[in-house]
Amino acid sequence: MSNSQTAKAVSLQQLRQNCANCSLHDLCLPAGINDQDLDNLDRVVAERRRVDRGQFLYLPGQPYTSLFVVRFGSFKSVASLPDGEEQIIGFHLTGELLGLDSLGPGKHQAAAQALETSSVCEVPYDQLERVAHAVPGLQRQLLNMVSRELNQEQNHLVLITRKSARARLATFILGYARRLEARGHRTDEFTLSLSRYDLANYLGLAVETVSRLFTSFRDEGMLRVERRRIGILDRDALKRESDHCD
Amino acid sequence: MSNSQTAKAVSLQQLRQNCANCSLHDLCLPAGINDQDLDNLDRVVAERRRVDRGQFLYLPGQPYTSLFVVRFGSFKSVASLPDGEEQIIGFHLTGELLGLDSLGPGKHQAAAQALETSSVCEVPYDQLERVAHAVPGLQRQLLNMVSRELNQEQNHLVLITRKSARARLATFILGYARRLEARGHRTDEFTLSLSRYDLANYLGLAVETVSRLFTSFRDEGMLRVERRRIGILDRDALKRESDHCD
DNA sequence: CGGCTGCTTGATTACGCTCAAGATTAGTGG
DNA sequence: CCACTAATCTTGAGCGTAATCAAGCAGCCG
Repeated sequence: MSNSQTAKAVSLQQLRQNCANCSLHDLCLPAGINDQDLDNLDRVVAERRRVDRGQFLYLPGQPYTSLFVVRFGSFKSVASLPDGEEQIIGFHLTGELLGLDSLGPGKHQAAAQALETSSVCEVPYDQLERVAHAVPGLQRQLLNMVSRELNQEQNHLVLITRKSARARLATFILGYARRLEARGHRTDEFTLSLSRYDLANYLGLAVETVSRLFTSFRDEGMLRVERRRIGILDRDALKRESDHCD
Repeated sequence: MSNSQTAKAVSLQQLRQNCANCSLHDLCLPAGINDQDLDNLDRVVAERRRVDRGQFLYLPGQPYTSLFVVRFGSFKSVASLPDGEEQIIGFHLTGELLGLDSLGPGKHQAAAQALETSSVCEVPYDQLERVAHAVPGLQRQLLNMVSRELNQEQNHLVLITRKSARARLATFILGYARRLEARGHRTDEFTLSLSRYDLANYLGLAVETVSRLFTSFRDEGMLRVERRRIGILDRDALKRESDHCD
């Protein structure tokens, strides 16, 4: 009895102050919010939820009730096409928000699937809205993050429409490295959480093409490639490939 | 003197209550806002500004201070590429918001250029934020519209990555007609505000391809095509083309 | 009328897809 | 532990869609 009480106290304690102590502090919603307001936000975060590789966080059509933040791991956003195929419209690393596109329609537009063992913070949207109303900084930060998402989407659109297969992959690798860097990981050597299939789908290419490109880049001395383990050997060359329009 | 006073009074009167009387009421920011709050919003709308064909409403890099709503006419959003080329990432009809992607970064990410003689409402962002803080419905509506923009962007991404040139054009035509319909225009006959060049750019195709597709669709009896004047003859056939993946 | 821009049409080429098979790794159960 | 299967990835050959290159045509303006 006393045991369970203690456990409950600890868990409450964990729920509180977690945003303040979280390493994602700057990447996440709390960015630019003072300590007191942070506490308010903290109270709203309902749950930290674990999602195993391949599991869905939500499916299209489900009602949109919560906003999710990736605590660790990674997710892909997948849209289903009429012909049964799927299109990956985004993937999300630590600190990034999930499902902002569903905020307007009120129901999820895409599926969110974990690429590896992952964890998310779940923030019930109506409560977040309530807190945001009291905390202008949070409101602004929320808008900022949706806007940022819009920007990423636009950059990706330009990537797909204007760049060659080589440039697409090079851009992706560099962008991926940059995102890891912002999260404090080493940037010259990393493992992709995406399969070749997912990567190809995301870049609007065939799997075979992506595979061939990896071997090309390896043969040309730009990358070390060993399955999903990637090493960047010549960043400048990659940059050139990336900039190379058409 | 008395003359100028009268003029000023009239102009103030015009500025007030314009949102309430505006035909875009339902499409625009005021959607779902009660009369009193509407008056608050109304006070914030600084200016109705005319923009002639080819004129820029803003350029990339300029500070983002105001949100714009299209009152009539149409605009394209254009991103500049490193090689001097440009990519049209969106175009905006009556009632649609402009520059939501720049809300986060604080400076404009793309240029907005009028496709025809157009007019916009300018809403200074800091004032809008102030009003939105007092009016939860407005805050929500603002988020909804950014989210909707995100959705459109995603749909466009899927269009570009997964569909053939034929399907892209067919989808565009139908979508364009639907958007006109929502604005009370006839849907079987209309004129495109985009040039072939812009249309091709937006759809990620070459001008020649778009031109060829128009003649194909005409020859197959789906469209009437006369320069930018388009008539839809067989909506079902267009729909089939549009759905036809790959 | 000439000069300009926007659009159409034709011929050729190339980039990346499809189809097909093999190689490597991971997962599973006897 | 190894055999077996399934999944993931790589490599090769041929093809197709849409881009590119190159004129020619129509509308629009001074």
